[in-house]
Amino acid sequence: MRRMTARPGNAHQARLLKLLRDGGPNSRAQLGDQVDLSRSKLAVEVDRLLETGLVVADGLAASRGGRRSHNIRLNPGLRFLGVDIGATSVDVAVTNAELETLGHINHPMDVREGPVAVFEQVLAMAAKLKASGLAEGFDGAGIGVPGPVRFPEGIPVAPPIMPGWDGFPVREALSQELGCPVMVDNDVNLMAMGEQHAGVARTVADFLCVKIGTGIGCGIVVGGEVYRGTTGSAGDIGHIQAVPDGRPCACGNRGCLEAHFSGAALARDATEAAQQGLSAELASRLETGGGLTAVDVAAAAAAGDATALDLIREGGNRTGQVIAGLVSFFNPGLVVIGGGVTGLGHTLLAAIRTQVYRQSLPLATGNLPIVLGELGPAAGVTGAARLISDHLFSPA
Amino acid sequence: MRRMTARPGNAHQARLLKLLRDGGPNSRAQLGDQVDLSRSKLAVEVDRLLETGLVVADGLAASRGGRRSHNIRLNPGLRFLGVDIGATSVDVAVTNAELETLGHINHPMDVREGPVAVFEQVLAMAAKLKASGLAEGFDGAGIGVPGPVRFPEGIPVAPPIMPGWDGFPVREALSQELGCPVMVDNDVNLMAMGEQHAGVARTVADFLCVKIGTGIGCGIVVGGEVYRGTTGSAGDIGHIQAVPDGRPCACGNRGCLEAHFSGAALARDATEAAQQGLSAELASRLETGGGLTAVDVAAAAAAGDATALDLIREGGNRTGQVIAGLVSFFNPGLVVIGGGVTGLGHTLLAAIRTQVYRQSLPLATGNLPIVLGELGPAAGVTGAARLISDHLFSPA
DNA sequence: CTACTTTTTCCACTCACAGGACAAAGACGA
DNA sequence: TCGTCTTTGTCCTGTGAGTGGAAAAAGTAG
Repeated sequence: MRRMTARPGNAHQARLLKLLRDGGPNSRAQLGDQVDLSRSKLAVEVDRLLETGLVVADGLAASRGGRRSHNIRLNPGLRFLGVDIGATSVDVAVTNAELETLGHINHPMDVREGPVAVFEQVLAMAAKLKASGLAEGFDGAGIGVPGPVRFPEGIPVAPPIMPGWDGFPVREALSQELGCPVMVDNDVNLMAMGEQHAGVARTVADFLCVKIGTGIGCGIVVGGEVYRGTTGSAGDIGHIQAVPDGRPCACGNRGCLEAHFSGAALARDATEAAQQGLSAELASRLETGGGLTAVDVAAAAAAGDATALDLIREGGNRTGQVIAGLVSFFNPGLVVIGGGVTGLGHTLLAAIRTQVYRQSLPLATGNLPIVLGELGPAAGVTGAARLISDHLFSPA
Repeated sequence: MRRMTARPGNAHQARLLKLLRDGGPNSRAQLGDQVDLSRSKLAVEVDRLLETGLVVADGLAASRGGRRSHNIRLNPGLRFLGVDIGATSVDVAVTNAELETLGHINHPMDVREGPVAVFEQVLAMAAKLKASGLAEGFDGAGIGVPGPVRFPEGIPVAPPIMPGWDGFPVREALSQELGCPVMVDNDVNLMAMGEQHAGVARTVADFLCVKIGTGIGCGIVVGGEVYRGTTGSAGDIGHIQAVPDGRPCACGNRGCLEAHFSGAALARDATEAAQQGLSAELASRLETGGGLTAVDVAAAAAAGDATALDLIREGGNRTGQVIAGLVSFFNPGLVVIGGGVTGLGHTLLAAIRTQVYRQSLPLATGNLPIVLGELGPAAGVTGAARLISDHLFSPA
């Protein structure tokens, strides 16, 4: 299939494309119910979209009591590539234009190997997905990186955990390689967009999405739109001070949240506890595996290990304290917790909830759900697909 | 003069009204340069505005080399009332449609006397301004109250420091009394709007406005618009924990920022220090005045009193710590410090700056001005006038 | 007084859009 | 099977918003 290059010609067309993306196939009449355009105008715009090839007619819709109508749907041949580069692994997925995941693969990889090596990996994974028959090419790609991004240009700026990426023209380079439009964003923002599109945040306009992985970040959604801040570093909550004069952090300060709780901190604490003989469970895992990760702690906790549970609770308290402050400040309608350590599950969630509900004022917490993300590792790639589709489905 | 009741009939007219409000009198040609409408269309819309009486023709503009044009300006007879209800005093001001303050009076009053008593006072002050010939009536009024507000209805919700106001229909009641449209908002949000309209934040889209008065609050501006949160309590940073297991706070928790630094806390600390004989300066002021306030501390600090300076520095550190967290999270383009304690001036500012620049990451602080508000007590009333003008200058 | 600018008005033309009329296609009861 | 009703899709015309050219009006500069 020839790749699509068309873009909606006006706001109406953009609106229709987004309705079809979010609501699936629809008849003209159903679309008409949603957009407040006259039937004639609607017909014109739909015809134009059909001409561009972005949408296709597709069989008959169910009858609503009278003449049956033909369905309109986004071209089922359209393909988006969603890429989520984490600190320690890469996720790549293919979606159709309705952002349904058709294929998803994960590969461990250290982001510090630098953009060239990571790109090679990403392209290999994309090729693999193509080879398995899921796509012949891509109409657009979204990519998330674990650090701040100058959003309009798609260039990482001063990313602490991926120094080799500073200033690397990610958008431009990937666009060259893939031959399609590309948008770049912070991985946390993409997770927020993913949960907004297909997860727990579907109906909420203002929410926070806290991602606890190797580091800690927070996606901020205001009025349905991701807020990125003046320099693209909004949501960088890993270096908020959680413990006065606490542990030294890589950033040079002491007591940063990330130094006390994160995938990396948790692994280190668990190893220490195991070596000090505080937990037989952790010690045996340390011996078997040669090292401990957040996954081991989760498993130990699930097995009832008191030390592991304490570590999680302690971390949840720290995180909850910081989130409580953010809740007071931002007064969100929902807080989503996600990222690698969601395996820690309800122990973590309970600790966070306790802190937030205790420390923030009732007006802010009264009707505030604090929940785990629904999409897991798919949130990032779904958000990435959503990012590029938002771009492509906007007037040029 | 008959009060204006007209509203702009479409978005173009609204746009023009706001240009005239923010930019003062303009010729048709100058307006045309700013709005991207054809000359004919512009002429039509201006004519309609002239018909409504919202704008008037007003003399000749300076020549730009050819035929001189007639100026168009907002009707100079329009009057807005700006009301800023603080914890311990009430400010009322009259502005014209360009939001220039024509008269401003202040009256000490405890907000806890309740809405009826306060309204009586506000109406008396408004009457006084009228009597002095500044206005014959009001075309709209904005009012700020020191607590969270359900914005669309203009009703305070669960305000901690003004319990008697909970659920009181401020907007409705004041609108009845004044016979004009009224909008109600949190006083901190109005301060932010004031500084945005006429103060230091004129050119910044995303900024924070921290008001330190009897309590502490923070106005949040995202993309030029005030962000109020899901329940209207966004920016309520007074009860963020600044000191683990710190002082007990009226909210039931310990270590809230407000318990450690605010007008009230500062007065209490100063009194304590004076009684313990730590500062002769403060002790003598305590004896003379019968009590100490933030103003006394400011004066003592200005006189070089070490204890007063320490108190201010200590408070600034606490506040700076909290602000540092907010800066990491929100990545604003500017932080404005305002409110009653701005009298503490540069000692306070320096302490805050030190903390923020030390604790937040360079990417967020790199180009981040932290400045005192420019408008002082006028910020609130200017913001209030701005609030109602934004409302009235939008299509009905 | 002339040449040139800028501002303003006037007017004809285009285009988006609404909404009515009508045809097409199916549902459903008799 | 037939006729009626409902829904859907197409065609067409009227309306109003808006553009841009032409010319008049009112200046400036020399």
